[in-house]
Amino acid sequence: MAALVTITLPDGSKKEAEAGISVVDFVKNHIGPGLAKAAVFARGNGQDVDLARTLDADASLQIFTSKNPEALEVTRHDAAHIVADAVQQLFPGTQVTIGPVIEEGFYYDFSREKDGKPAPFSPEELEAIEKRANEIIAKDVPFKRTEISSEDAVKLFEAKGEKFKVEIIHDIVARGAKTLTLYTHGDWVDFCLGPHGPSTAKVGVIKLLSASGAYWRADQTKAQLQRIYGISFFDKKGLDAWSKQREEAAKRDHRRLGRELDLFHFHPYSPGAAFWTPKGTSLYQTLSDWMRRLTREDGYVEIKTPLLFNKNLWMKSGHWDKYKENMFLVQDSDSGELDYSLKPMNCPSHHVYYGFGKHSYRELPLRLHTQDVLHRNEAAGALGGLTRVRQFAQDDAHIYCREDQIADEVFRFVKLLDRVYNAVGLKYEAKLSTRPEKRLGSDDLWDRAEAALKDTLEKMNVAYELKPGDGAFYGPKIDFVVSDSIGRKWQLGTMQLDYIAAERFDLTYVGDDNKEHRPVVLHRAIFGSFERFIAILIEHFAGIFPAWLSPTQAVIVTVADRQDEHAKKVVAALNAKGFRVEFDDRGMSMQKKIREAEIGKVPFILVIGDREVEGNAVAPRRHGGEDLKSMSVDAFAELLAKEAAIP
RNA sequence: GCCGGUGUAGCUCAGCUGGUAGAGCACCUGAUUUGUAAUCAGUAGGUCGCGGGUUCGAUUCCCGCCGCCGGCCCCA
Repeated sequence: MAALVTITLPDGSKKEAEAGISVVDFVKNHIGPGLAKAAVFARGNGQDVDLARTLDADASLQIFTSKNPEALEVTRHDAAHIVADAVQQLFPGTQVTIGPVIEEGFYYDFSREKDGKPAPFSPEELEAIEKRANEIIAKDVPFKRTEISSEDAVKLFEAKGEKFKVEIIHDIVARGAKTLTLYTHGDWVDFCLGPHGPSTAKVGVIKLLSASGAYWRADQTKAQLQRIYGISFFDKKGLDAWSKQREEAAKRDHRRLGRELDLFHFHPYSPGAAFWTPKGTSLYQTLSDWMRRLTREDGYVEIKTPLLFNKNLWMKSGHWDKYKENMFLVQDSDSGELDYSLKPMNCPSHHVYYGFGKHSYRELPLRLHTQDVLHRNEAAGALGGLTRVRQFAQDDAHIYCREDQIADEVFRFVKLLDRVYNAVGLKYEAKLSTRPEKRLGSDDLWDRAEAALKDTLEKMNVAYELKPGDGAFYGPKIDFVVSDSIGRKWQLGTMQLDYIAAERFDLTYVGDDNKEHRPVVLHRAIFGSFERFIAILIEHFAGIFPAWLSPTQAVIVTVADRQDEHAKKVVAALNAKGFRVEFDDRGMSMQKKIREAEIGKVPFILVIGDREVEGNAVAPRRHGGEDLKSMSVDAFAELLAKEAAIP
């Protein structure tokens, strides 16, 4: 009689089975054939494994089916293999590199050349690949896992002429691996850790999304690769739902809404710099005023500094060395040399400002806030909408404080940021970047700085991702990241500690020991940039802004033009109270005006007919159609005041 | 900057294989004065992104440039 192993299931129940049984057979025999059929992969003792793996010792076991999001990730990895197979079937000689699962789908990077030059995949070729990939799915080819010695692996992939794979194997071997796992389906073989699903059919349906260029190991000096992005779903229903969701997301795209709601324009005369319409400017200004108030209340002072500086400042700050590529250089007409630059950041000028006076430890922390316009010469291919521009303004501030004040200041900042994001309902992720290998300052200093950031995040209950080694050489940082409507992530807020700025600019304060000390500089922003923040807000609200942000808070529509005189008085009265109300007196039907105001996403439409004229009233209708009863102008003003209150 | 796609009226788009362009909406004019998502009619609007080339002739084919879009890199 074979030895028995005890398998513990997630509900705590235990089953005995003969040792050496495969996971799938165990499930079929001891749980149920339905689950065995639906299973994609298993987690045994916390490790993800294939269904064909054997159970040789007591273990805990969890089965994942298409109902689990984890399974979708596994089949998307399967899908990447299938796409690579399809590519090599259709385009022999194409080399494979890597093909990871990403947040939305997967990609696979190929090296494909024609006449010694990189040969991108055309849209037609992509279609053919997608077709072939789905044919491979239909063939229901099983995935098979084998282990192989690293020497054999090198031989295998060298024989195939897969030099990128060989390079990866060498790296893995260098890290100490003796054996590699191979996964094959049909004739196609790749090595990877797995797990994979039982067969290609489990993948469901593959949709290829786009092709683009990438570089081997993300290095521009290395080989140019062809990346294919794709996504897979267990069935067509899932794909359709995703496509529909994508269409909905496209409707929220801030570039589209910017046009539809008449908020901003771009022109080739100044790529990456927006023209703001009156409505867009209102939005911008509302946010600016809000941030001014918040920072003032939080102990900041606002200053303005020059927009243009000569290169002496940039040499001192280090920008001339490290950031010149991204600066717009300006010619001094007398010397004829490009020795001025539009400022790309506020920090150097703030440091100069700090240096104007002598500072006592008693006046720290000094919090300098500035909303000046900045220019950065971003790569042409990087520009896009309002999220990546060349001209923008940050809600920037630099806090000069004593080292013992860092923790308080970081905490105070995250509290303010959290308040701002909550006020507009934005969900954010935090990323804590810690000391890089090359750095300035003692380990002791870094310990305390990182602890200050970490403690704050934990005290505030902010979930964060740790990015070890990702900090700047002059200090650790927290970045606050928000997603746009199509899932791209953008950094908005940031809190960055800086231990060298004070040194470079010879900034000091006089301590209670009557000696000079170096302050620590904290770079921080909440919106990040007004431009990017507005883009995110537009998408977040789908253009339907809360009344306090909405450029137009109410539109007045009269039933007939004999009420126009009264409407004008109402507009004047409401605007006199500080509201942003418009009277639509164009010669078109009331229905049409209401429709346009609805499409324009105005929070309130105020209808005025004879009844309203008589009672000095308005009949408000909310965006979306909710009809409020006719009410006095004063009553509406009160309602609007409540809803348009700035948080 | 790199790879790919793309660029026709203010907007959304149509325009087989080359023969100097159309629609809807918006704008403008006129009529209509209406109670909660499109009143009717008419007029007008484009050197087809820009510059070269091929051709008897280019929106259409080729080259270069610019912008935009999706990625890469980078970043607020």
